[in-house]
Amino acid sequence: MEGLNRFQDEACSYTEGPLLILAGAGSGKTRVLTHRIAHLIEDKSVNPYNILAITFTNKAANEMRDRVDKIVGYGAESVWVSTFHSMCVRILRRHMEVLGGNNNFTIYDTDEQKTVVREVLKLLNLDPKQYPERGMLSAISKAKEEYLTPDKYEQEQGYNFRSQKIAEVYREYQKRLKQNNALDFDDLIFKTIELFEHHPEILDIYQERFKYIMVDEYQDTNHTQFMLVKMLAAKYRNLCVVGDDDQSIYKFRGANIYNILNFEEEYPDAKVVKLEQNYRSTANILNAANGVIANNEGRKDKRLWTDKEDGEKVVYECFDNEYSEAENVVRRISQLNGQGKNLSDMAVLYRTNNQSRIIEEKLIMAGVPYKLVGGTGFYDRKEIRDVLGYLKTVHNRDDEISIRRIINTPRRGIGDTTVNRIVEYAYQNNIDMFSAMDMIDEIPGAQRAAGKIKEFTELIYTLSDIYNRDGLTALYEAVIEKTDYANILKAEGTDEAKSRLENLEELKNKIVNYEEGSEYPNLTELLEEISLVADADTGIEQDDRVSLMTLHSAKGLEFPYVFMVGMEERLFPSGMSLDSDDPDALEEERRLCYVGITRAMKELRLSSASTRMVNGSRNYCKESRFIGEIPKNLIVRKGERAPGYMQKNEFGGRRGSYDDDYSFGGFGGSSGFGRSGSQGYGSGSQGYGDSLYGSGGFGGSSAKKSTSSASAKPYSSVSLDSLKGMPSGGDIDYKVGDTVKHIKFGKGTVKEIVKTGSDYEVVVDFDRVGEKKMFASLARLKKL
DNA sequence: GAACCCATCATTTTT
DNA sequence: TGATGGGTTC
Repeated sequence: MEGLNRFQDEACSYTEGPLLILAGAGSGKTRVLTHRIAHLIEDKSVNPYNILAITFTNKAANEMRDRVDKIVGYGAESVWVSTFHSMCVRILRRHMEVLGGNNNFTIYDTDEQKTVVREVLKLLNLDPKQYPERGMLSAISKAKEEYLTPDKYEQEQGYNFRSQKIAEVYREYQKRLKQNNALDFDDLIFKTIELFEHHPEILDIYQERFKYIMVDEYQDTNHTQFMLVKMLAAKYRNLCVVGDDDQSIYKFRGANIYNILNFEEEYPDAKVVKLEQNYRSTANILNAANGVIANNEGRKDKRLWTDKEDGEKVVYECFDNEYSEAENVVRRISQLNGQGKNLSDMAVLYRTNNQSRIIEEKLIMAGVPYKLVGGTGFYDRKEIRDVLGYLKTVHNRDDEISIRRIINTPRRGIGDTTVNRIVEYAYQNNIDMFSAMDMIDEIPGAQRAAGKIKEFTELIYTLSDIYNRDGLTALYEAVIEKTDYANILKAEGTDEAKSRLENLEELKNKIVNYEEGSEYPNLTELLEEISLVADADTGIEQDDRVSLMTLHSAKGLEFPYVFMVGMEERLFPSGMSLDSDDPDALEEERRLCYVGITRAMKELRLSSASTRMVNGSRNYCKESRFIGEIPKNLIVRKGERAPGYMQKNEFGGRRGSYDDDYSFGGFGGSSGFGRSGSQGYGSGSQGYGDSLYGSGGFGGSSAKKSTSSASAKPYSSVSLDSLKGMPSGGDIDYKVGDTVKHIKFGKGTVKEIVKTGSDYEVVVDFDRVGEKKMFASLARLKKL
C-alpha cells in the first residue's frame, strides 16, 4: 500500500483472523487503522456496515472518523467508529427492555454516583470514616469492571466483614440506580455483556453485523471490555487489536495490561505485527525514552528506532523551587515564541493537576496565552449542572438525584425536611419521588410546602410540554426564564456571576448546535452526548496557545517542544507508587514517563525543583530516578545547584521584600516576568486560559474560584517564616490613616484597625479595588 | 434556611 | 496550601 512501510502494510493487509498490532509510540498507528479500514472496503469488498472500530476517547473516535472519511470514498459513514461506552449505549437503548429496564435511562456521572453512594451510606448507617464514599465507589467500580455482581463479589472476597458491607452498599446502590432509571458508566458495559449472555439471539445480531472489529489502545481495556470484545468477535474472529504495552498507564482505573500481553494465548492463531519505526521524535529523544523504558520488566520485546537525525540533546535542569522552575520554563517558551515558533507547538506536562497553578501564574505574568487541557470540565460547573438537572428531570422523572438537585435551586423555599418527607413517603408507598410530589396533599407534615411543591411539579410539566411542542432550544430558554436563573445571576453582578452567565450562553450554543446539526434532535440523545462527550475541547482550537496538561492527558498527542516539569522523587514517580507493595506501580510511573518523553518531536526539557511546597509544607526533593535512566550521552544537565541541596537561611534573607516576586538569582523581575506591566490578577484581566469557561481559575473569568482573593494568591512569606520557626502574626507598624501596600491589591489607606485576640483586623481602602477587610497576619501590609 | 467555622485530607481519569 | 464537608450558630 502506498506510503506505508513494510510492517504497516502487513498490518493493513492481514484482514482475516485475529491480529495483534504492537504499535510503538509515534509509529503511525492511526494511519494503519484508517488504511486498514480503507483496504477492507475497497480491496476486500467488505461492506462498511460490517466494520466496527472502537476507541477510548471521543477525540480519538472523531479523529478516526475524519480520516476514514477522507481516504474512503464510498460508504465510510456506515463504519461504526465509536467508544466502548457509546457503542454500549446504542445497543442498550434498543434492548434495555428485555433486561427489565427502561430505554430512556439516564447516565450518571461520577458526581451523581457519589450522591447516590452518600445516600446509601446514610441509609445503611455506615461510618463514613471507615467506609469513605470515594473508596466505596471505587470498590463498586472495580467489582463491575470484573463483572462481579454483589453476590459474586462477596463470594470472591471470602465473605469477610468488610466485603460484606461493601456488597451491601453495592446492592443498595444498584437498587437505587434502577429506581432512578439510571446507569453508571460501568453499567453501560456490564449490562451489555449481561444482555448478550442472557440473550444469545441478540448477541448474534451484533456478531453478524460486526464481522470486522478493530480495537485501538487495547492496553487500556479492562476485563469487561475484554469480555465484550471477545463475545462480539467470537463468531467471525476477525479481531484486530492495536496497542502498546509500554503505554499502559491506566491500571488505576481498571485497565488490564494482560489483555494485550496475553492476546496470543487467548488467540493462539493470532498474527503479530510490530510497528517499531518511530516517525515522530529525533533520535536523541527516542533513545532517551528507550533508555528509560528498558528498566521495566515484563514487556513485549520491541525496540523503537528512527532514521531521523540526532537533534538536540535532552536538557535537564534543577531549580531552587517550583517558582523558579516555572519562571524558567516560561522564559524558554517566550524565547521560542520570540523566534517565531508557535505556542501551539509547545506543551508543559506534569504529573499532578495542582502543578498547573504556578505555571499558569507565571504564564499570565509573562502574558503568554495558554490552554488547560483536561482538569475540571465545563459540565462540572454548578450552573451547567443545575440547568442540566432540569433537562434531565424532564427527560426522566424517575431521576431522583436530578430532582433533588433542582428542587430548591434556585431557592423556592423547599427545604430538606420537606424533601425527606416526600422521599420517605415515596419509599413507603413504593412509588417514585415525582409521583409522591403529585400526591403532596396526602403526605403528612408537608402541608406547609405543598403549594411550593405543586409549583415545582407544574413547572416540570410545563417544561415537558414546551419541549414536546417547541424542541430543545425552547426548552433551554424556558428553563432559564421560568427559573429566573439568569436574572438572579445578573442581579449578583459579580465577576463570578458574569462568568456563569457566559457558561450558560455556551451551553445554549451547544444545544442550538446540536439541534441544528442533528437529523432527529431529541433530549435523550442530547443528554447522552453530554454525558459521554465530557470533552469540552470541541471548537476553538485555532488559537495559538501553549498547552498545559497532565502526562496522562498527553497520551496520543505530540508537540515539537515539550517541557516535563516536577521531575522529582515522590512527585514523579509518585509517592504512592513508591509506597505501594505492588512492584508494577513504579513500572506504571515509568511507562508514564515514557509516554511523556515520546510526546516530544524536536526538543525536550526536563526540570525539577530542589524544594517544593507539598500539602502545605516545604519539602526537599531528590531528582527523579527517571533522569538517571536516560543514557548519559543523550542528556545535558544544567542547574542552579545540585539537587537536594538548599541553604535554609536563603529564605530568611528574602524576608521583608515580599513585594518582589519570590525568585532568586536575577530571574523574575529582571527578565521581564515581573509583576509590573503584566496583565494583573484582579478583576477584568484578559481571559488567558480557556476563557470559554475559565478553566484555570486564573484568567479572571473563573467560575471555579469564588472569592476574589482565592486565585493567584501571592507567595506570602508566612510559610517562609514558619520555616525559620518564626511566629506569624505579631505586631503591626501602621495605624489608621497610613498608606500601605498590599502584594495583590496595591496601594491603599488604612481605615480601621480592630484587635481581635492575637491578631488585628484591618480595613483598607485600596485605590484599585476599594475597601477590603483583612487580618494583619495574613495581609502582610507594608507601610509606605 | 443559610452563613460561618473548624477539621480533615489530599495521584493519575475517560466514559 | 487549598478545597471541601460537617457541624454549629444565628
